[in-house]
Amino acid sequence: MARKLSTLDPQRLDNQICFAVYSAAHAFNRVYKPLLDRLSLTYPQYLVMLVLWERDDVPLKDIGERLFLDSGTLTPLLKRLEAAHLVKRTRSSEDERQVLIALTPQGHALKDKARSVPQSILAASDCSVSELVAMKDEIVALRDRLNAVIGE
Amino acid sequence: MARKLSTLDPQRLDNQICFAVYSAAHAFNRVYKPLLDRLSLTYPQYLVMLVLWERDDVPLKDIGERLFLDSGTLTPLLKRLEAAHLVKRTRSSEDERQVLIALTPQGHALKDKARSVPQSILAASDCSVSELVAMKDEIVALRDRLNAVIGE
DNA sequence: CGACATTCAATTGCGAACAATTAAATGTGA
DNA sequence: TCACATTTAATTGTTCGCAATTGAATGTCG
Repeated sequence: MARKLSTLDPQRLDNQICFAVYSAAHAFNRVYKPLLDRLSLTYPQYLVMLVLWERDDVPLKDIGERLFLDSGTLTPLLKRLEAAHLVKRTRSSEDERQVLIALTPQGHALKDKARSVPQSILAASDCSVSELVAMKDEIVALRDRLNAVIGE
Repeated sequence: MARKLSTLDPQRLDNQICFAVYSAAHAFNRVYKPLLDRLSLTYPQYLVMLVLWERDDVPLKDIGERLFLDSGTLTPLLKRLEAAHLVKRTRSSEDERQVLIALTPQGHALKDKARSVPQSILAASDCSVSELVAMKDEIVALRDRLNAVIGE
């Protein structure tokens, strides 16, 4: 029996889209690193700040749903952001189970300092905006199909 | 001064391809989890096994270049694979600095048990192979452009 | 040959990411 | 009302991922 050609072998690393996505995520992280170092943020912390810059004073749970992260990841991350004086964590008075995350003045102010980050990433991508938007939409659609499978 | 429309705001989370890639990587991870649990592998361990199933008895460094990972990540990971009797780690006799990674018989045998994994992922992707291949090639090209920027 | 730089793996420390569990607050139905 | 389930964050433990450092082996150049 002939062995499958490696260019078609589904078990071959370079034929797997998951590895493309996995390695691209790490490449993004490495490009972000020096940009975010100047803001003293890690990449996941930056994502949380992006959420909060859109809408402030939201429950931890909402941030988690937006970023697909749970409290096990977010609780310590938010404590670090609080230690850095970027957010405030307070129990909701209407529902004591919830923790509301609000930006501090420094947290708000950081948005301006972060304004150049997306352009730097765009430059590093070395790609037109329209191409990136098209790719982004395809990847998001794939992600949503994968997430749909997880919930059976 | 009018604020930019949110659909064009480069600082908006949902407009960023990096978040698409980041969240897709996690979605893949969650789909892989139950499949790899049956093999007692984590996803990064599975990637290492994919490399070794292609070519055996390779230096740790080569695995790292293939997966874009360094010894700080790979050394403990490979020790776990060795503890699971899937690989053997030996110092190269020609160059004592290198550690050669070889599959054990169990490590080789696992390839067959893992053969159904790519099909399951394909099914979860709910997408034609040709579309996936096209996306994969675009993502790999983007990743390579990003990595090119990192080395200045 | 011998000083020096380079290469490579291992180690340490920190920050994710997630499963599993715990505990408290809230909701629901008999 | 009261028993019970559900929701929510926090906690614990394991594994990645990477920066920075260490130490040993090898390469290079005077």
